[in-house]
Amino acid sequence: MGLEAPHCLFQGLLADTAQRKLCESCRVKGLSICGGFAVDHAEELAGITQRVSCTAGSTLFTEGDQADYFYTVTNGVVQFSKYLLSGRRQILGFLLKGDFLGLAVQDQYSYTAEATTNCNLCQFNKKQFERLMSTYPTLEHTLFNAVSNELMEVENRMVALGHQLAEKRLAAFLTWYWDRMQYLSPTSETSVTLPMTRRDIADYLCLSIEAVSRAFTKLRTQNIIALGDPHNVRILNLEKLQDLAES
Amino acid sequence: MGLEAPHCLFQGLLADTAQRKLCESCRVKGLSICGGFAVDHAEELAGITQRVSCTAGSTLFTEGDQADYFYTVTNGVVQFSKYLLSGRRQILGFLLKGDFLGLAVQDQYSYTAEATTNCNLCQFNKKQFERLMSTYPTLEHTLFNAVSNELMEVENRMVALGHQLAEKRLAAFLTWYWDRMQYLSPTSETSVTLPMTRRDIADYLCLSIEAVSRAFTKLRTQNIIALGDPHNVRILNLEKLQDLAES
DNA sequence: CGCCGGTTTGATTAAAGTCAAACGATGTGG
DNA sequence: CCACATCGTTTGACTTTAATCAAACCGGCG
Repeated sequence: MGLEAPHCLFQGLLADTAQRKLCESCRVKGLSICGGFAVDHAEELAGITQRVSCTAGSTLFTEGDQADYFYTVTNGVVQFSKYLLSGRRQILGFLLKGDFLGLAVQDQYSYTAEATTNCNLCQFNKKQFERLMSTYPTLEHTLFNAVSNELMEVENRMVALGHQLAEKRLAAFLTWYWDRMQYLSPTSETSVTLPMTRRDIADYLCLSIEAVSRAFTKLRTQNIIALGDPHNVRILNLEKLQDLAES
Repeated sequence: MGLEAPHCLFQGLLADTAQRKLCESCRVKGLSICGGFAVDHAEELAGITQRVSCTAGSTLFTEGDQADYFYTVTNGVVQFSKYLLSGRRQILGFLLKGDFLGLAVQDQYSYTAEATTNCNLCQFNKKQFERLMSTYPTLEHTLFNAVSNELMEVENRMVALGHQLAEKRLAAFLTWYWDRMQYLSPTSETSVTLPMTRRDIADYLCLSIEAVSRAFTKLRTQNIIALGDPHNVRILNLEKLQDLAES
């Protein structure tokens, strides 16, 4: 499912050569798993790749679905999350340009993936991707590193969620997002556009919407950030924000 | 370091043939990464393996140490954790017989590993192990699956820690430990011996010692468990305990 | 016996959740 | 063009949960 879902546009399988051209000129090559691999094996990778577009709010796949595809994000933001029996949602992560979607997946997806913004992805057939992995150990090695990094990040986040105040969790989230954005497109601008809602941030930080809102207000009254509209954050004191996040 | 640490007994490198015999007869083979691999490549694995003993409370390695070794636990319980600036500790996991220690490690260890009980481990030289991985992709594949599983588990645990009451977290911990023990040595006994202290459990569940103790009392007054001494838990109503853990 | 560490229990406090209301931007229909 | 409804956000009042501080308890050991 996922691609057949109402708001999800599926651009269809391109001819291999056309797809290869796309891969060759892809701007996220240096960021994603394709990077080192695609150089040597462009055709094989292009052969199992198709490009996919998703509109903000649409679902790529749902926890429990048959896991037929892996993805890399080429544009926009994707969130993946688990829903609890209580109806609560835990967002496990936000994926940006170059990130791989499909780690820690077995036969079924163990989480739901939704488009936070309109976004583009490269879709790989899982079976074919796995065949490619067993043929080219470098590819599996790359992915192995990706899982390892993800594991480290989740472990760090767990520590933060368990022991830090709302204000610090928000500070950590803002600096994380700021850093990622700076890495993807460096700028001297100090304002960040947060594509996600307060609810999304709350579900990511294990807080209520109200607690997130109050944390924003707290940072604002300390002149660490300024808020235009809720999605537009100006960082007035990056150092203080980072200190808060790390302490 | 680690092996030179005060309470850590190091049994020394065995002759390759002796080590191979040990590996061949090893009771955790079926559980650990050695399993499928050691059958075909016993000598290579034995060649980089040495057996290590650790007394309860001793430190195998500390976060930030040069990461020179990987391990598998052959006996006893090992915990790995991160220490915060505030002095607080977050235990990331307990490792039992067959578990691999050293996932998500780069040049330096990203966590501290301590012996919860007296324990035995197989120690692999990291560099040699990595060379073995690049020679035999099956080995990397096995480890890849291990990291993936670990990632899934941590993600599940994060959800629980973020949203569940102390009582439920404890119930989840007890059922997890019960299940693992049942898997390792099935028995019709309904009592579990917890090798870790209340502080350890607290640091694992992101709670205070007092909160853990109160959670135990709550389960006791509901006749779900009975406590002999603090380390001896009789499960009176497994179903209820599991329900509580899952809800 | 008294000390000591780990554990339990009690009283108080702090943080975040919940419920409720107000706010502000956006979009629709009269 | 304005009244109105809507959705996401903010703010306030109150409640719940677990942290903190403090004291009692218990078993082992010198």
